[in-house]
Amino acid sequence: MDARDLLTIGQIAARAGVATSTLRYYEDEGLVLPALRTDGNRRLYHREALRRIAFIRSAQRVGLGLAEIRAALAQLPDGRTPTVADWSRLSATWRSRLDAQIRLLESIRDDLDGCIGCGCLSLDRCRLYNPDDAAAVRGSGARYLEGDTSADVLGANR
Amino acid sequence: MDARDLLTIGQIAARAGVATSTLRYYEDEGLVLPALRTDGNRRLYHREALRRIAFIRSAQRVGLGLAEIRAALAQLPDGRTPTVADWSRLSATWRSRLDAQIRLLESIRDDLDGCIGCGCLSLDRCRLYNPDDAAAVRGSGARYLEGDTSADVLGANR
DNA sequence: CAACAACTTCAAGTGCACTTGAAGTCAAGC
DNA sequence: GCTTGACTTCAAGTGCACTTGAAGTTGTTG
Repeated sequence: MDARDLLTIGQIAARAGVATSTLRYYEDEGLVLPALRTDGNRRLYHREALRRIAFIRSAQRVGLGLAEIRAALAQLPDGRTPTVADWSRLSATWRSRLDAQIRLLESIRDDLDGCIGCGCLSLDRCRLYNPDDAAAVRGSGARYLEGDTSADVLGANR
Repeated sequence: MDARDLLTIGQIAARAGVATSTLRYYEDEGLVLPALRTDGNRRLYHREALRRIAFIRSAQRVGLGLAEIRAALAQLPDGRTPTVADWSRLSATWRSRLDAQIRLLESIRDDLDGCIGCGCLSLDRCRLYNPDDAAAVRGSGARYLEGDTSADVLGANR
């Protein structure tokens, strides 16, 4: 474990392109822990941390929340440095998420041509408006997920 | 303007599948205004409001924030009921947004095969990690299009 | 007319992912 | 030794999109 393999929080932040405050936050959240502290209590990270951060940022771009990401990272082996195979297995899991999301957007786009493109925005027919395949969760979770499915609110008499 | 064309906040909420509190919030935000108030100060909406709400929810699914949506809605003619053409023109503006988002996700997927798929997560090369091609998906608010809610997307229960 | 649901306003709270600020400590260069 | 900058902790603040709660009013129904 060469000291040259250890990076300060500022170095990690610069290399990973995140703020130092973000790294402290990630530590609080148990997402990225520093390898050790100096005598003077400064954080020192393994290069490995960069990979974790990369994973987190990428997963966020795919639409995952930190809780889900933490759950994913928890599957990494502890005790040993994750191998390429470990990371591959992990990222493969959100490949399907990504595919699903692309499919969703494409279906929205298709609906846009067929539905909104015509200006109808029909409440009872428009899949764009009535996504049966997804709950559009924005911000905090769990709000729409329960109860609000509001099934057949759309009167037959339109 | 038949009174039967006017709906209470509860009726609008039920038909549109949103909470009444959301409608009051949208009013505060200037997104959906009731047509008038009753003697007893209750809100009464035109059916037209349903279309506005449909537009808002759809635009949210495409990743727009309420500020952008408000700006879009501001382009609608005031004084007259928007026509099909008005709505079409409006929704066409986020068709390009949608296309861009799809392209972004596809490029992430391609990188996933070529980069994360190999476990590298290279910080300096990986486009997945260094998205130079799109405005960052920022903030807690408008996370893009969370595709579904199945908790095991990341294999958490595996 | 009493009960009750549906509505009203206004203020405050929620959840996420951070950021900012205050007050202090540590390390390097001059 | 002094300054400067990078770091430390902890608390509080931010932005978005709502939701919740309290306290009161309105409208309908038995």
